Amino acid sequence: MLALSSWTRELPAEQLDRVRAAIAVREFAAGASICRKGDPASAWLGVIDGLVKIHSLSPAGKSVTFAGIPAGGWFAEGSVLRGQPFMYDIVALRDSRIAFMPEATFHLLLDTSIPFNRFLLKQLNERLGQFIGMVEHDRLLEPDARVARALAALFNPHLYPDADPHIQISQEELGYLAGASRQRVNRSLQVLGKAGLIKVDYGLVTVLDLDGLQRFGS
Amino acid sequence: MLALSSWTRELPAEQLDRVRAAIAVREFAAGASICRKGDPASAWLGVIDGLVKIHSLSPAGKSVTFAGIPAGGWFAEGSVLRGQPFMYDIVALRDSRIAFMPEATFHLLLDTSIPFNRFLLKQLNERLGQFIGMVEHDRLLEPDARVARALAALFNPHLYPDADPHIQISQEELGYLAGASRQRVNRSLQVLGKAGLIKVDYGLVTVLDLDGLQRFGS
DNA sequence: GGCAAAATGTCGCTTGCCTGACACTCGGAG
DNA sequence: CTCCGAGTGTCAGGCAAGCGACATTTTGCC
Repeated sequence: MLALSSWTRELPAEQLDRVRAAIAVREFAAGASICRKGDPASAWLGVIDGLVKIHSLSPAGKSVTFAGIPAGGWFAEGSVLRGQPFMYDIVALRDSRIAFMPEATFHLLLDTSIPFNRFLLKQLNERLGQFIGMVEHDRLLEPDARVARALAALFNPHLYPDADPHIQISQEELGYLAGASRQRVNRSLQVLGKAGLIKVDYGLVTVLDLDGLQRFGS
Repeated sequence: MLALSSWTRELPAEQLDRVRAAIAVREFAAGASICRKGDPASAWLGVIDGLVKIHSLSPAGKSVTFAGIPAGGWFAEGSVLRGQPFMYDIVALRDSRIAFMPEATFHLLLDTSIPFNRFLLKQLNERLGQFIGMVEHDRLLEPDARVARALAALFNPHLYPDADPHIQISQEELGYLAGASRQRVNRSLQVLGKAGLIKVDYGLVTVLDLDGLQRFGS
């Protein structure tokens, strides 16, 4: 099992075994819904394989995507921590394998493992930084730069330690992430491609210069 | 001293005394800068009195305000936690008294007090929720509704347990909070006022229906 | 190999916000 | 009491993003 995430590093082997036994793995086809807004938050979720989005649909039919979680990412700790139902929908963007750590196991780790607490604090803090950044970029930056940051956020090394520089995602989904229309994203990707920061193929973006993406548009 | 914030409730009296002794209080005039982007994060900050904003200025000269912190609010735990310099500017919007808890005391509490850890996790989680909400509202809602949420956020009972329904803030500052121009905010305030949710006076907004503000514009 | 569905590239048009401008009002300092 | 600066109300113009529309390309499946 690929759950070699950083929070497992410092767990004693015996405890790790028990945690490993408690985790369930389920597969989801592209487009399938993993959790819906309002479902009880009964597990902490990890992406073993694939790509998942956290999103919300407005009454008016508009879509926002708050985060795309690639392989190696864990999420939904916020809802599990406060013991409230999910506030957003989770959808598989591609065929994906998801690890479910039951609420009970999560709280056991929270109560007994200092390293796990540190990991959670760091993860929450990192995600908070990412969202503060999103607000800042939404308000201050041009669409081209917003698309660049949205792409870069998918490769945050703290939250998603996986190293694959490719991401299979449509321009429409990038639009939901960056807060721009599909057509506008299209133009932006061309700009970023010509700048040598990424390479654009059909349904696939390859990041060539992550640091340059982060800083694009100052 | 008014530091009767919820995290002091469960501290043993002896520890509370030591913490109280370590905290310094400084006064700032309206418009004064409390911390600047890049300053070392050497203290955790609490607003005893007044109103403070966390904001950022783009190279192009545009301003965003991420949060307005009224009396009773504590902030900057993110930067202290990760031991990095402040990422944003902190400015007093009115004459304000600020409590400075030194980094060392903060980390001591973090290492020894379980209630303090719980408080921090809850606070980080709450703030994360607030920022996710900001992204969602920025992307999905009309300016009128964004102004309503920005106002409501100033009265979040978890983050700011103070009960005063008045807030002395200019329409321009509300614009920085809501992500709209001063002129647009003006119109929105009239709409919200006519809807009976708030009362608008010179340099002062009074919240009449906090729940209605939260839900305005669905 | 061929077909259908999904994804991409590119048009205009329209809409609504931001900018800049100006008169007016309020409140505090001297 | 008076004056000055900050805050407020309101207008007209420009601009840039979103939307609908449509042709084209790619992929995967039969």
